[in-house]
Order: sequence, then C-alpha cells, then structure tokens
Amino acid sequence: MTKNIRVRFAPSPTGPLHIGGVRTALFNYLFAKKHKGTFVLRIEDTDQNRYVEGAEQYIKDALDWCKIPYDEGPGKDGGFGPYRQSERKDLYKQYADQLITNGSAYYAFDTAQALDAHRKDHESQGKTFIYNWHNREKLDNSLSLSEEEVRDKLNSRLPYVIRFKSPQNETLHLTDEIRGDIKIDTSTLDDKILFKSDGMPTYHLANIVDDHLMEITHVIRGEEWLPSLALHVLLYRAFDWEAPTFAHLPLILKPVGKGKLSKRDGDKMGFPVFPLLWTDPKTQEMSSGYKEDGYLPEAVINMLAFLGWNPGTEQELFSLQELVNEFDLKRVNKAGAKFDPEKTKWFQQQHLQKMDLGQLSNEFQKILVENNITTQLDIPYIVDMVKERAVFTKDLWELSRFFFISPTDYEEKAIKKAWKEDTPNLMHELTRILDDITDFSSDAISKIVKGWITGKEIGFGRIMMPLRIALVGSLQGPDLFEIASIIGKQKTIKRIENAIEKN
RNA sequence: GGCCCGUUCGUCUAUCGGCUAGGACGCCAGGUUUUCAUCCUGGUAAGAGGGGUUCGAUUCCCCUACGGGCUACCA
Repeated sequence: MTKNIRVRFAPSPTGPLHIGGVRTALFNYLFAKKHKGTFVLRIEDTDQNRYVEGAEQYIKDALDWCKIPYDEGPGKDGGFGPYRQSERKDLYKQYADQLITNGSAYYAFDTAQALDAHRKDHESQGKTFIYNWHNREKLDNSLSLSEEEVRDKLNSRLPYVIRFKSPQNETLHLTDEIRGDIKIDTSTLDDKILFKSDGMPTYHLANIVDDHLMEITHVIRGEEWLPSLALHVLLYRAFDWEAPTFAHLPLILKPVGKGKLSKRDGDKMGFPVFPLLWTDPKTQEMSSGYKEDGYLPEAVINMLAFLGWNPGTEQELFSLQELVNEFDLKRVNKAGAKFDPEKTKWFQQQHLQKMDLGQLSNEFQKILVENNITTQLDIPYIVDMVKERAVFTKDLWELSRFFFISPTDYEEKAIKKAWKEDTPNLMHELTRILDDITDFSSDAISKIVKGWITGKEIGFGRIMMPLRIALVGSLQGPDLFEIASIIGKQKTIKRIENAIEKN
C-alpha cells in the first residue's frame, strides 16, 4: 500500500499568474489526478512588501477557468490548513528555533547595509561575496560572538535573522525525477536566511515546513528552483524529516529573443501571457488574457501540456481527461521550450472544431443578441455550416452575418473580378428563373440553375460569382445554393436586385 | 564572475547503440471545394563542434562552444 499522493501548487500572490505558472499548476494537477492523489493550492505570501491586491483571487479564477480545480486550499480545508502562509505565521518560528537548538542554524545580526557593503567591496575586486563557511566566523553572528554577546543582542531586541549553517566539504547526491542525479559540493552553498528580521520565514523555511506538515509527497515546480534543491534537501535532513520526491520543470522561453517568458512579453509581442485579463490595481495597466481573446480553456491547456511534455505517440489533441490518463513525469523534457503563439492558435482551431455543436450554437446565440439579431433560422445548422472556417467563436459572426443581414457594401476586389458588363442582364434573367422555382430547397435550386447555365453555354463562374456577390457581398462562404435556400426565395431575389442596382 | 541545468528541422518534439532520423506548427506547391476557408497529397528543413568508448554512435563518457536558470532579510 503506497501512501496517498499529495502535490501542491504554491504561487506567490505578487501579480497575475502567467502561463508558466498555469503549466506548473497543470502538471501538478495531472500528476495528482493520474495517481488518484490530492492537489493542494497554497498561497506563499511571506513577503508582505510584494503583496498585490487581487492576485490571489486571480490565481483562483485562472485555475477555475482552466478547469483544474484544487482539492485543498484557501476556503477548502482538507485538514491541513490554513493554506495561506501569512495565516501560518506563528508556526514557523519554533521550527527555526529547532534548527538553532540542534546546531543547523544560527543567529546573524549583520545589517542589510553592512552586507551590501561587503558585496560591493567584493565586486570591485572581481569577487563574489558569499555568506558561508569561509567567512561566517568573521561576520556578526552567533558563531563568531560569545554566548553572552548573543544573549545581550537578543535581549536588547536588536534585529536579527536566522541563517542555515551549510555544511562544508560534502558532496550531496540529489535526485530529480526529470533530470536524474545531480551532484553538489556543499562548500559552494551560502548560508541562506531562513527567518527574516520582520518575524516572517523566507520561502525556503516556510516551504519545507509546510510541505512536511501538509504531507506533500511530490514537489513539482519550475526549474528556477533547482539551485535551491540542495538547501531544501539539507533542511529536510536537519529536521530529520523524509524529503518528498522532486521534479523540476523546464522553463518556458520567449518565442523570439533571449530568456524566459516574462509577464511583459505578451502584449509587446502580440499574444497573451496570462490566462485571464488583468488590470494592475495601481497603474490600471491592462494585460490581455486568453479567455478574453476568445481561446477555449481546453485549447490553452492542451497547448501548455505540450510545452515540455509529450505522450510519446503521434496524438496531439487531448482532452483534460486524456491528459490525466497519459501524463507521466518521466516524459517531461529537460530543455526549456520556446513558446509558439502560432501553434496555440492551431490548438484553438482544432478544439473549436471538436466543440459540441449545441454548446457552440448557444455561444453564437449570445453574439446574435449582442448584434440585435432575432431570427427564425436554424442556428445549429448555420453554425455547423460555417464553423470549419472559424478559429474563435467570435469568428462565427463575420462568417455568417449575411444570413441575417443583406449585404450593403460589396467587396471591391470581388466586383472587379466578377461583375462584368453583361452581368446585370444575366442576373435579371436569373431572378426570373428563381422566381419560378416552387420547391426552394438547395437541391432543387442547384439542379435548375445549373441546368439553366449549361443551356446558355456560358461558364459557371459568370453566374455563380456575381450571385455570390449579391447574396454574401464577397467571394466567400459556404455553398451558394444552401445559402439561397436558407434565406429564402424572396430575399434571394431581392438581394440580386439590390446588387444590380448598386453595381 | 561563481554554481547548477540544458543542446535533434525556424518552432514544439519522437528516437531508450544499428533508422531512408518520424510527427506537428509554420512556410511552399498541387488537388478538392466552380468562391473563400477547411480538408487531402506532396515538398522544405535537424542530431552545436572536437575527442573518446564501441564492430557501429543522435543515443554512453569527457572537453569546448552556445543557450538557460540561480547568485536578496523575493518567491
């Protein structure tokens, strides 16, 4: 009997979640569901200075839109709450103290200014200042000071931090589910701050404590955390806790240029980097979102899943459930992946085509209302006819508006190409032919009109193209006889007459 | 600079020592649709470089180059 799989997604509410974060959440979700485990959302808000109003709600809304709900998290206690680190504040100090007691950590009184000066000084000499074994004895901390001095400083309420005492001269063998074995020489590590002078833990402490307390079995996070893996493993050891399994996901890179995809890139390059629209509460600056741009969550999820993962088969189109079934951490890539807005569009187009016709028709109905259209026409029939040309639901309107509204303008290029000198006469004649048809079904119209054209011994284009201009306004759209049949005999003839008049 | 991770078509990727290196996006060309789009068919294009190991390396090892991440009392 293996223990219950528990994973967490632990974003910091410092702004909107971007698609890299969504992918991390997705992979956690897929892994959890695949193994019938629990997906936890934990809000890592230990840095009060960077807290952004509305960010937490945005994270929840985004996960909700993507249909990757968390099993436990703020507002959904599963017995491991609270799930906001700010609400767990009182918990952490005792763990920091525990490390002091067992010799794994120490107090440090160095001021930010003093450390800054050290860094600048080292930098000017071309060196890097690292707070660790090689200089910790010379700095202002409980390792260099006498017990008395330390007690005095503590008693006089001097600000202090608690630092981890990184071991020296040890080769750590770390394991990552995706990357395999990683060797680290602990002498290169620095003595990271675990507990800040403001009474809050840093990410490192809070993260380890919470993952332990919440019984997280697998830590799946971005590659940017790989450098802290050694510290984290060392912390588990210092606490004598069993460490979870780690997996570091490759980063998502900019489509062009250098570096990882950042929150700024999206609107600069013409595609959203956020799942939902975001308005910065301070500057009112807006960033576009996939939802508002018309993307289906299924498409975004599918696209994201394929950024750094593949099933090993040639199937590319997946539903969420299929992704759950197929997902395997072992098939996650090591290298970073450049984000491709074009392929995202392709996923969108594919998923729109797969969408349930009734549901798509309902969406379309809303657009009709927005455009003040009331109609007796068979909406699902029309949607089914034009949807293959659509990438987004909103495209449906432009692709079908001629069913509801007679064209008033005619595309110039089309007129030039197809509206010739004898066209008005031919169109006149056509109206009489159409008028005589009693059964105005597309089959019947097709048969009669085609017969008529053949009899006249002229090219089909001479009739069909002007007719299309008259009915649609341009040389586009589905089968003409279908269109004529749907809009009906009267309107068809009227539109032809309009076109003759205007051209 | 230091530490760590990575490197197959332009992009996302398959390949678990022997392949004409496969698929997808994009692009190009044909075909279907007497329109347009969709769709179908075909084409374009890749193992960073150098050393090893091996009968044989894209695949294993090392070096170099390049790319990326981290290097805060941020996560």
